[in-house]
Amino acid sequence: MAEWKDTCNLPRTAFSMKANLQTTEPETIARWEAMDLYGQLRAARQGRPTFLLHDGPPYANGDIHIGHALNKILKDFVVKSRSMAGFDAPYLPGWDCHGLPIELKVDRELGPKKREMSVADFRRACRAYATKYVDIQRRDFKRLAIFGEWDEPYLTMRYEYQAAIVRALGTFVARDMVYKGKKPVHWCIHCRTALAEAEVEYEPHTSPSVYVEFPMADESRAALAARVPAAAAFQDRPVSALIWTTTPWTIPSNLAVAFHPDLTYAAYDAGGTVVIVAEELGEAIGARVGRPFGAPLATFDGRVMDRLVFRHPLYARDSLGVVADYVTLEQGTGVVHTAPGHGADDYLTGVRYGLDIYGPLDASGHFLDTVELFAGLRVFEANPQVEAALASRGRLWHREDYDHSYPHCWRCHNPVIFLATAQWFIAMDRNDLRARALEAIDRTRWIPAWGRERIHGMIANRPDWCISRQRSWGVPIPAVDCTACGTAVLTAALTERAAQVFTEYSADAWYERPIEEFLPDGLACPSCGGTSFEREANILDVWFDSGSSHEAVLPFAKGHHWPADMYLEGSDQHRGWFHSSLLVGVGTRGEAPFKQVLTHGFVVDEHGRKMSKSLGNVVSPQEVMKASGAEILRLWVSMVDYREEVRLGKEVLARVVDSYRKMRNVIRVLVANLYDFDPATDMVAPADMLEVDRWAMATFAAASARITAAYDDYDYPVVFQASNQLVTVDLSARYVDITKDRMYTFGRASLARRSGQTAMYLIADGLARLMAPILPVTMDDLWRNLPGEREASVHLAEFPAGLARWLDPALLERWVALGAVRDQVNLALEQKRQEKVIAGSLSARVTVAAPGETFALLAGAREELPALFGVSAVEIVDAGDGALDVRVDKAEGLKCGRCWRYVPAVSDAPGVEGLCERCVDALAEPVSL
RNA sequence: GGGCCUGUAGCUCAGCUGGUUAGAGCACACGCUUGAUAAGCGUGGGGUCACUAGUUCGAAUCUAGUCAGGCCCA
Repeated sequence: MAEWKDTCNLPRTAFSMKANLQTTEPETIARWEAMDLYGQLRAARQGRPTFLLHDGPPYANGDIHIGHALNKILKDFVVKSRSMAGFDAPYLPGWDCHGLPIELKVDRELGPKKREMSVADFRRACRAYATKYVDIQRRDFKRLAIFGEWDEPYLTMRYEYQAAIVRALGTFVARDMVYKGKKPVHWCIHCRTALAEAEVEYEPHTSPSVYVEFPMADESRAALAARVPAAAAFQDRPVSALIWTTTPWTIPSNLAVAFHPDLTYAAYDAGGTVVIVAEELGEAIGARVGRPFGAPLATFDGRVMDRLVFRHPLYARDSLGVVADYVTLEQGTGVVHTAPGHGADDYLTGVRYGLDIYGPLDASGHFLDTVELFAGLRVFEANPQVEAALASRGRLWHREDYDHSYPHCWRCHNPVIFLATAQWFIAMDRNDLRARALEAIDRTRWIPAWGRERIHGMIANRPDWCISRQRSWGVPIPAVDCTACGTAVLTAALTERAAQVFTEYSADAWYERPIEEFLPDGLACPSCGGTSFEREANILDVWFDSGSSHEAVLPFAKGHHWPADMYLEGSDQHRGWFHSSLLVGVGTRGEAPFKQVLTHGFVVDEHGRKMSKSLGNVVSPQEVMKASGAEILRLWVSMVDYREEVRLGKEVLARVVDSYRKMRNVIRVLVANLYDFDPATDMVAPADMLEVDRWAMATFAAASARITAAYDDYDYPVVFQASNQLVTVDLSARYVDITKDRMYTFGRASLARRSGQTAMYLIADGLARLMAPILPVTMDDLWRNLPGEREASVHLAEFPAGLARWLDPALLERWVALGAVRDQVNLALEQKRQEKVIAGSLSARVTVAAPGETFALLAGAREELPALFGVSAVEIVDAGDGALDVRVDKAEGLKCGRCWRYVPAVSDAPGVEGLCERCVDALAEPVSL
């Protein structure tokens, strides 16, 4: 028996069943590098229409995490699929290199040494640190089989890039969109720097909660009585407003108390003093402070308090009654302590009432010497002292601990404060920046579409952009201060000079080259005419750095152009990079630097919760690559709906691995059946092919069209589902199963076998192309194992062409009907198997009684029915109007020793004893190899 | 607290503009195969479409609310 096996055309291939991705991936990637595949691809696509995905630069700090992997893999899908579709799609990766996190890391690494270093030396240490992480991250990105210009990425710390940043700033300056102002900003007293919104994180915090009495000035009591007749009754008694705050240290900076104009307030008798709070809260507050308020003596709208005067509870100065509509009843007393130098709302109120933006603190949060009682104390440590001072004056009515969410510094995780400081701003409403940005948003394609709403709301409501930071590692704002009068000067001539110096020496020059090199000829102070200046020490917000990438990269990089066709980042970048890039683009060129913006969600764990170290549910890309391979990660990215959060966990990965194996095995069978097939000579013309093979081609052509359309829509889950369906159902369970007998036992060079090989060849070749963007290593491996002349790598090839001629809806429809009969047969076979009448399908013969139309269909495919059902014999009966009925019997006759079918008779001729007629013929066929 | 978004079988996804017993693949169970074999084939079980209340002759599909989750703000 065993010898008959040797006469069969059993599949053979070097394309292994086991992928061993952990070793084959690095090998393949090394081979690509050796052959300069990326360079070859650029050359091959020269002159084609371009598709430019502009990379958003990851921050050059730390190892890559799963979010980076998701992002870069999606970008790679876009780049590779556009390239496969025939576009010239270069990819220039970049890194964001400046900024606080690196500065803090380097600071920590240097320790006390830092004190002896110059700023320029410190910056060089930061540069070295960033360089190190660029290398580390680049290594991992390359390991993910991502194509790109890895040897010359763009870095925001490159000299030319730094120059481009100040030039972009110069454009804003030239258009008078930059101003210096005083504003409270989030300030970290530990890092001694202003923080962008993005640099602030909200964390639980326990603050003191205090109720503080602000006595009303004597003359205002009469004024109140004049406005509210009922108040006349107590105008000779002490009257106070009771405020509530969780930051007692801001009391020394209090300049006002705010009331909501439309809320009802009430005056209560609180043991001698008349106290004013929101009426709705009166009873609860009375209980809380331990002084039952009783019935209101008078009630009135908050607006009557406008411009009445209170006295500061600690100092001999006034605190103005003001109205503001952000006052709520959710917490406190309905009367809001207002310190314009220490709060965003407070600031706006202060501006409206012409109050001083008062924040008497130094950079590390110590009260200045001018502050009575608390000079030199640090804000949070001052809290108890403030409470004590209030208590000793009888102004502290109640205090307790209060747990709430409070802003913390994203790096050092210390609580931050609001502090009024001098900062540089880009004005949102000068030169129509905001309006033009909103228009540019409408001209951009947002994927998914809701991205438009999201960024629109942000741009419409955002305050002026604070672009200055008081740190060292970044691009200096080349502003100078007049030494005579202190006026800050920033002109386009200054930025241009800086750009020239930065190009030659890097931006470190600001800290070590003579100031004269930066001063344009004839610079004079616009305020006093002075000609002596000193440098400011502000650097630019890093969002301005990365937001300028289109200015620094697109006009200069090979094959690039402005604007880019696509930006692709996580949905957090609506407030980050998309946002800053849009503002810079509109500022410099009046247009968005992108035509399309695609966003993806975040990676969460299998339960849908965010990944965090504390929850212990973090999955690292390095782990997955080590355990399974980058192809697994890539396949995972393709199957999930990236538009929302994507889940990743053990089971998800296990399922991905299963899918990968299945796909690999099916592909392997196809190649393995082609070991003796040369497309140049053995290809069968469509008209000569068996119907099953044409059906396979029609099915594949339809799938291919669906898949390429999905790539065009960046709809990778459809690519996955369609290819998975094709592979598991159409190919594995149907086509390969049905053709198995033919491929193995028919004459090697028979038309029937060559017909099947033709279909398998075209499908394998097409599948390699179609799946190459998702599984670049596996498909390249497949490619190299396919017969025929072909490009050195599948990645130099394009999506399959010419499949349209195989499309055949009528054929597909016929086979849907045949498939339905096949399902019925399978059902009947299974029943007989359970009854132990038959074992394998070949031990069965089937009689199908089919109604007229179906009978005709079956009769037309009579010859193929045994293969289609996988049984030894099929008899069909016209059932007329009757229903479809399938009868299964044990096959009669003898089992052919070669093809295992049961046949009426086997040969007894010498050399072919025990074989069926078909096998005898197959063996007689001359074989030439 | 606000803005944007999400919630269909254990997992990943389909279910178009509301209309037959909600589908696919994988996983699971059982059987077959041992010439895709650390493979392959078949059959089967499994979903109150997050919940509640509406609109409608009819809702997974529309509206409102609740709950859970994500991103961004406060």
